[in-house]
Amino acid sequence: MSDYYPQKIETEWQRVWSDRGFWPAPEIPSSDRKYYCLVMYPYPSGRIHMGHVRNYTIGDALARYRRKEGREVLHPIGWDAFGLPAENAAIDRGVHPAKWTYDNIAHMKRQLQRLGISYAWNREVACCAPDYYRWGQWFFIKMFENADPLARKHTRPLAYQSEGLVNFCPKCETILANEQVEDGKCWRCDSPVDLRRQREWKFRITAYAEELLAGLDDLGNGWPSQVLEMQRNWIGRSVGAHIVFAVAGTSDSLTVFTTRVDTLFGATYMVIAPEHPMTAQLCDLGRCSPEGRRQIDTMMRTSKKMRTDDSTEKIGVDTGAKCVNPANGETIPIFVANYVVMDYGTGAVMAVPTHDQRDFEFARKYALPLRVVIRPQGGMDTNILTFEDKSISQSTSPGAPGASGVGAYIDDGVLVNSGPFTGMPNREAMEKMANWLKDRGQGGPTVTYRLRDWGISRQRYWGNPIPVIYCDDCGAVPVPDGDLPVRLPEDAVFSAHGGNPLNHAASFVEAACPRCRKRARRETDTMDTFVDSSWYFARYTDAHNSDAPIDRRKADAWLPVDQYIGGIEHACLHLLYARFFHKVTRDLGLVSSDEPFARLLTQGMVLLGGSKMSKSKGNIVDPDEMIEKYGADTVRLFILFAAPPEKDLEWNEAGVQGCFRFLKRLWRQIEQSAGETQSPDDGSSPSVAKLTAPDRALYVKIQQTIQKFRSDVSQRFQFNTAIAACMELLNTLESQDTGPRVRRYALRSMLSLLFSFVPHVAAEGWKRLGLSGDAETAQLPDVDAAALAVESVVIAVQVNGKVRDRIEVPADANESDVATRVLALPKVAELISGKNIEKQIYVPQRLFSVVVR
RNA sequence: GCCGGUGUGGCGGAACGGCAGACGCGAUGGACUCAAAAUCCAUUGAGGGCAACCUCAUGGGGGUUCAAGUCCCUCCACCGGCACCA
Repeated sequence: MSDYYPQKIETEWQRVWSDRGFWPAPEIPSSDRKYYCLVMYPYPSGRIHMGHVRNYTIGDALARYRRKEGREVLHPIGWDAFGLPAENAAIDRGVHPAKWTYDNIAHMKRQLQRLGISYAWNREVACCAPDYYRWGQWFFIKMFENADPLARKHTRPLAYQSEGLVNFCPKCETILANEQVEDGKCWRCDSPVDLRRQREWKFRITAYAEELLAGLDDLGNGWPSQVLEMQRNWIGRSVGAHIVFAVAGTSDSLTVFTTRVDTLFGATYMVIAPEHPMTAQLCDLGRCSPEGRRQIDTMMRTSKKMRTDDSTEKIGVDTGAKCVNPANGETIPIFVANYVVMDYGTGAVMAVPTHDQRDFEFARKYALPLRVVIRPQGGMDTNILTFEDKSISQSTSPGAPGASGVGAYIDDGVLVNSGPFTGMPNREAMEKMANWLKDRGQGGPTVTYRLRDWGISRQRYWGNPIPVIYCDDCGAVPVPDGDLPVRLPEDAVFSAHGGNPLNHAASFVEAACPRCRKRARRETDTMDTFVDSSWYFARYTDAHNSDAPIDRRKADAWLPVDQYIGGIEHACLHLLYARFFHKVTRDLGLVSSDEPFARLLTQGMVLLGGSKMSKSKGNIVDPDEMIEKYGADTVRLFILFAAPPEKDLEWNEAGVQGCFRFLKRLWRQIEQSAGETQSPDDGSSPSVAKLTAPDRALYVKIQQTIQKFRSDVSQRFQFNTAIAACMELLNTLESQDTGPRVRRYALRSMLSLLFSFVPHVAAEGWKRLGLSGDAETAQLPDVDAAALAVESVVIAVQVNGKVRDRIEVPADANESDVATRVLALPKVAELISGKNIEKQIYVPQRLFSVVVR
């Protein structure tokens, strides 16, 4: 008998798997058996961390388990290989980003293999490889040209260039998309983000806003509600109306968006964002004071986060210009205010102080007029009475007597002071008034979204070049398909604060116009790396295709992904972009499915000392060290056992040792069983009838374990409770004196079940027991339901809802037999004597409850 | 402010409305050892009783039910998302 020495058996089995060629998946799987198990591909930073280990262990447990269930599994991996750290390494250490990246990939690949993760390595992709990024460029061009299948659906191209205010991270020296700014800071480096006016390329994700939102309903079964809700919030649909206000004395107009068009007759002033394109013009028109202009300037220079903070005071500046309320022809003042933001709606708001709290407070501060236009149904409100006194010409002053504590009336009611709509319930008026405006050419019903188009331009080298050439005569011209990929120049020079190295790479920048052949200039922006990760999962289905990004037949055979596993931090980033991109891929005719990921599991973080492991906090546990010390199987087992996958997991080395102990004890049982069995039986199920009592008890325990394990893993991904069931079985195995035949059967069952969690020790144990075939391909054990049904069980006996006794009955006992025995129990008899039995409840295999009075 | 989630022993965590605390960690006592580690055995929610047992316990309060950690109402705390969103 030898001790459990994981390092040795793990190395041996990893060699076996390597010799077998790892885990290739069929090109075209059968539609009813295919299972696409996907984990979020890592950024090759150099080493894997515990977050990766957790993600990939969960994915592997599932992939291996599904294979054992007889599914054809695609379980691929690749590398999110473009990005800034590679470029920083080039600046700091003079290593070329490509070399740095590929070295890191090589190392991390070894680490993953050391963990025993069963990937289809033959489909590995790295998005910095030209044969991958070429297709990203291809997508871009299709979107830019609005190529045929797309044009049937879209009037405007999905990729376009625009100039406007962009988020700029000064540390990363590049533009960021809205989704990549969190709380005013860069999502990667945490630096505060500036607003700049700049030209950038965008993807028109807003064209899919409605579909992206509606699609969430269909994902309801397979996605965590939290992620669905986050995406809903992010898309931020709101139904309302556009209203056009003419600027008095000019032919210009201001358009507002409102969800309360029913309050239009109560609009007594207009407020626009300082960044509004008409701000300067209106200030000139209204002869705005120099002081006012200075204030507006200050607003614009204050960060959005500061400006829109709850505690920040609302400041307004009267431009002096006026506009006309299209509903009643009234002339009202136009203010610029810090609380109006340009990136929602139209950047202009009609203010109705009587029915909007913010407008109310603002109106009080600047002594602006109020007019009630909605009154509660069937009654007068005291607040409203306060307003009734103040006509539009008669303004309130701040802190006017009787005005304190009075607020806007924001609820439903009946319209008053509203021209032809007076007397109408406000809900009804919303629709009528919007259409009325539409008929008069002054706006109409509309839907807006908080979602903005996706800015994909990055002023960095290590990314996918945007395949466009600028020609003085022809404008922005896409690179012809035959010239793809536009390759990154290898001779770029990297220096700190030198901006984008591509700008200085003459060999790259200088190009001939594809149309007129004149000297032209190549675009030097590269694409956001989230573009690369928006379709990598599709590429895995056809990783080496050199004629197209994917083959429709293969993509349709595998997609959508059956189970996606990754961190929740991508809820409104990668997971939203990928959904968008998948719909574009579909509209290009490359896939049929509407959604890329049928089911999503967001795994929790790995914590140490209550907080997320991070270099800056110095609370890192190195996976390699743990594998060195305990073996990969122990690390995997601990990660699966310590918490359910979606919850955070606190790293606890004592817990790791507990798992190590379990494997050692399992090993001891295997070695013992291997030594005591001479007969050539293969560990198959013994026949129950012939078993002695203790053997029979163990046999039943085995059945219970199989049942619990299979339902916990297959349906609920409750790896922790499945493992606990095996621990129970092992405890039973150790404590009972049972025969070799049934012990061997117990071990065989357990190894088959546990194989997907601890593949090395299970494979080796299988071999040592001399079982036929191997643990990997052996079918999962089936439950002997008959054995479970005949067994006796202990049920609880309740009197008036309290457990008073226990009784052993056959599992399939009928109610009246149980009742007879229960009522005869001395304790029960005592408690019910002299009382009426009102009710009896029998829950088979659970309890028997008597209610008396 | 709006929306979502979570709240159970010393800790990680279990419990289709049906015996709360499976399993693991830790702790305590014991065996082995010169000793320690490793391993093994026992105990381990709180309180009471010599005992068989009893009482109390799933963030607080109410309710539905024979039966509630689980369902309903309400409040509190923490975590996450969105937010002067017009």
